[in-house]
Amino acid sequence: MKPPSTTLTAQELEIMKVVWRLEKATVRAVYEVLLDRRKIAYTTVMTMMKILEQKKYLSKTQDEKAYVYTPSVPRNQVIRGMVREFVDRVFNGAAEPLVAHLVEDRKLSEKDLREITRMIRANSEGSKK
Amino acid sequence: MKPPSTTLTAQELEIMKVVWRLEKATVRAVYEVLLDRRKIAYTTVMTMMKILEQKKYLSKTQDEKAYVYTPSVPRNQVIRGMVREFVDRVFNGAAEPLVAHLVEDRKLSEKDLREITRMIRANSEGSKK
DNA sequence: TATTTCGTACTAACTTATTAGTATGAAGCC
DNA sequence: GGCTTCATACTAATAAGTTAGTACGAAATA
Repeated sequence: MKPPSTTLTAQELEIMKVVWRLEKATVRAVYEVLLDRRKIAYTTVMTMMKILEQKKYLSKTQDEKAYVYTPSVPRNQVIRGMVREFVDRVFNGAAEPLVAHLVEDRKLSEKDLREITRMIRANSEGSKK
Repeated sequence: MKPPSTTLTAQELEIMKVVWRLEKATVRAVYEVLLDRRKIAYTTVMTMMKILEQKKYLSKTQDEKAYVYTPSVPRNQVIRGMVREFVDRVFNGAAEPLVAHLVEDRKLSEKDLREITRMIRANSEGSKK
């Protein structure tokens, strides 16, 4: 009854972040990074990475000893999907109210504004053919 | 093992949106709005609203016939919490990369930029005591 | 060589979320 | 008064997500 989420769950994202950063990683490598933050079992990480492989977010190749996992979807693309889903779900697709909240919450400063301005200019610049 | 989410789930949010809009609503009223969009049982809506009441997002008062539910947390506050959680989870708390994605995805235009500029100005204005 | 280490596959337990059926009682209608 | 409508409470079933244990084989090591 519950629809399968099209985007990454919190835990899946946590693992993907590690693999994106390392570019390629064994279960053990990811496990050790996560262990620094919280108590978690090796097999838990393994299960999660297997799921991520099934979901096509990771692909694995057999190395000497263990599988080496690499991201099969680039970070930007996945994050963009998550942002889209969030904007749709919470703000019915409108980005501006989201930014309004960021401003109110003082997560965006004048300095950020200058950066954003630059980005928008560059972006609309690049679009005129 | 799975931590209870501190923010609203997709379905809970959908219901809260309706109640915020109506300001106060019976199960039936919400049910009818939702039914316009998708197939759903009356009792499903009832269950969800009861859960939202337990989670303190709604409070109910007995009317003549049925319970009347009202939001116990203002819309802005709830949405702000969701934005915070999202920014923390996906961008480790940094808002600027989120905006960068919105720009790249062309969800923000020059027109939005002017609005945002105005907002930030007004916001930083209000903060200098 | 015996044992410890490491890796995988398989299985399992448990939680939350989601959806809805059934029982029951009150109110309104014919 | 009997039947339909509507509301609630209780219960349940299913799916997805999360976490981790066990079995077992291979490799390293003492």
